[in-house]
Amino acid sequence: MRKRGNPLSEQLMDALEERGYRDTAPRRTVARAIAEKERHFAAEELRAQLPGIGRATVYRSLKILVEAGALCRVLLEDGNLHYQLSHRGHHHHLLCVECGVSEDLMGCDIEDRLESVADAHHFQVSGHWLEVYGRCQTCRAEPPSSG
Amino acid sequence: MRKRGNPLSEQLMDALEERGYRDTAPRRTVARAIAEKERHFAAEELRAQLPGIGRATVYRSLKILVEAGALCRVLLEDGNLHYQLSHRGHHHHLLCVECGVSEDLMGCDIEDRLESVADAHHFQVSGHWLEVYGRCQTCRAEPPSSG
DNA sequence: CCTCTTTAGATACTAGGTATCAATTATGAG
DNA sequence: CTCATAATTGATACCTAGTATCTAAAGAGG
Repeated sequence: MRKRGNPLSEQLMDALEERGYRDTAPRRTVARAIAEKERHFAAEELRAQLPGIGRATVYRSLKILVEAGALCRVLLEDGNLHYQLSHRGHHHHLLCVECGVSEDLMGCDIEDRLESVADAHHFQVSGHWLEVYGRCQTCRAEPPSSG
Repeated sequence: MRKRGNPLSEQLMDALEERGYRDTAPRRTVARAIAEKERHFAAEELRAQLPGIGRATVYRSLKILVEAGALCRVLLEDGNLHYQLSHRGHHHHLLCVECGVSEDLMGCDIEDRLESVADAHHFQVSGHWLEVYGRCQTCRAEPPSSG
């Protein structure tokens, strides 16, 4: 009588099984907790929500979920690293510095620009990391949250 | 009879003094060690080289040097954060994943592209973080370092 | 030289993450 | 279903990267 999580957590488990990882109770618990997140979250935040799961297991799960492409890491403006459900494939994030919402940037032409810029430096690009910070539509409509 | 470092370490100290920070022996020691670095380096690596300096002092020095714009933080492909002498002003890095060398990308038009892409998402860009990974000219000329 | 303020360094704590290893569990063969 | 094996777990310890706190020391200026 295995508790079925929502479809999202099933997706996470599927991503792991595709990679040959076993379907275990602790991983399901982690997957379910992640699936309920509506925002990017810190590793420690997730762990605190799962007192029954070992610390190493939580971190290991995060790691293999990132490797499997089901989760992605998000670098916040303050330097903290968060995790977020991923839509697979290479993409970037538009992060709202006010409310924390994030939107994915897919299929933009930034990689092309990088290629040409790097070319001028005789570099052969193999990858990149890009995060964009700003204010989302909703927060722009509201008065700035200043004192 | 204060030991004068090389011009680079003087620059670091100047950056601090401009900001109102005092000229102290520990900071000079840190500045000299940083000035000798030819590559980006980890905080702990620097600290290990300065056993006479307190841990907190090393980290504090790094922090204020970054704030003063004399150092910049570099995100490596593996997620580790390193530090590097900065040429001041906003710029990005081309990091060679093989030899670790880094070149600065200044005045490229990437920010403009970001603006327009973000605009399509109704985001107002306030900042961004970009690191580009690849192989430098030298490493490309050599056979790939595979087994 | 005295005072005031900053700084240093010790310590402890938070956070993220990895290595190790004995005990447990999932899975596939039979 | 049962067994054997390989993967996984969770405890522990350890490492890196920082920050907070606090007392003592040091710098700057009068």
